[in-house]
Amino acid sequence: MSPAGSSRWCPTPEQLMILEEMYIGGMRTPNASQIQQITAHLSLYGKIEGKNVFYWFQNHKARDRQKLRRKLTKHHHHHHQNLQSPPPLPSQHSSIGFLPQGGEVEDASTQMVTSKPMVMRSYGRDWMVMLDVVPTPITPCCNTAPPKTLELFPITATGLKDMHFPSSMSSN
Amino acid sequence: MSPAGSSRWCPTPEQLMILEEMYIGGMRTPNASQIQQITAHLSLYGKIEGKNVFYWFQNHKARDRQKLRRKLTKHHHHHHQNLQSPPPLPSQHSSIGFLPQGGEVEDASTQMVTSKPMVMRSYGRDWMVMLDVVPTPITPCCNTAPPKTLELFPITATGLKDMHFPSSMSSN
DNA sequence: GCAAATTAATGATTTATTCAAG
DNA sequence: CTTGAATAAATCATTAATTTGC
Repeated sequence: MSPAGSSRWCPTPEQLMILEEMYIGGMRTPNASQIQQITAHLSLYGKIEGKNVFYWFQNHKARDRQKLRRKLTKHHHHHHQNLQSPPPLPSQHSSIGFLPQGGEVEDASTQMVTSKPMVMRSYGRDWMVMLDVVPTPITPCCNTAPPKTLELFPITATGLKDMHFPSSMSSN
Repeated sequence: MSPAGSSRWCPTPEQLMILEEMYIGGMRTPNASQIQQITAHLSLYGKIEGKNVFYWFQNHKARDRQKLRRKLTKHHHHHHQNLQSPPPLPSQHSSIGFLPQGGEVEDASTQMVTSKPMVMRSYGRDWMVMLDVVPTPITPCCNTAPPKTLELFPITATGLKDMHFPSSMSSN
């Protein structure tokens, strides 16, 4: 109604163009100083505030991801390299457990190929050969199971918290 | 390439989705038995091995940590200009190099010249509240982490206060 | 052709996670 | 275990497109 002030920012074509160029150029989450400058720049083309810039990047990034995700979700019947069948939830095998969780492996895939971690190499070859009686230390948090089709393994809530991992296990 | 055998695992969208959901759900470092089951499950959607699952979680976690750490480091020491551009950093920024030096955009620099740190508070209320100017931006001491000097924005560097975004943090 | 009504885009807020530090 | 900092996801709200009836 009041012609003087609109309730929300309405980007001009120039502003939009510049923002999109920046986004394409790689800008995703500008920090305060960056936002300041962008705002200063764009203000030459029309009224704008820092928050508008901030929101624009947030929304743009989020909606890009959203769009991509949707496509992937809908991609239910396309490439399958081997076979595709409804997930019948494999029963837990248990009794086998051990992984080289020592510290962090930053780019394991790369490193292992080149050469390096002793554990890695064994992993790439024969996997899970170690036996153990670890009672499945599952997800440390989040008792609420994801609503999606995630029923991989029975989360033995029993003693989940009390569980102390073997030294090799605890990465943190 | 030889269709018969790929040199490395190429996750299908379904596999990726499931993995991401698990990660979001709290799974960080699955142990051997968990990996076994995950692998069994995912193999319904395409060729996959246990090591792929292992590496995926390792990489994902590491990547997350790295990303976060960069921000935290910046925040702790003193805010560098942290440009968040994807690996393929655009060498040439075409027209939008920022810094309103592109001819008609020059006066914009006025704001940044002041080097005022800004604080954003209350999402829609007071945005970018400029605080006092800190003429001594660069940390005088203990700069353990060498700045990446990725400064796209020449300006700055001056201690720009980062924004706080209010997140409802009442009682967790 | 044009306006009211309906739908799609997108700006602005709120809420929930995440990792790290104390 | 709690708190801090910073998002990203989810959601609300308003503007623009478009559809539809006249």
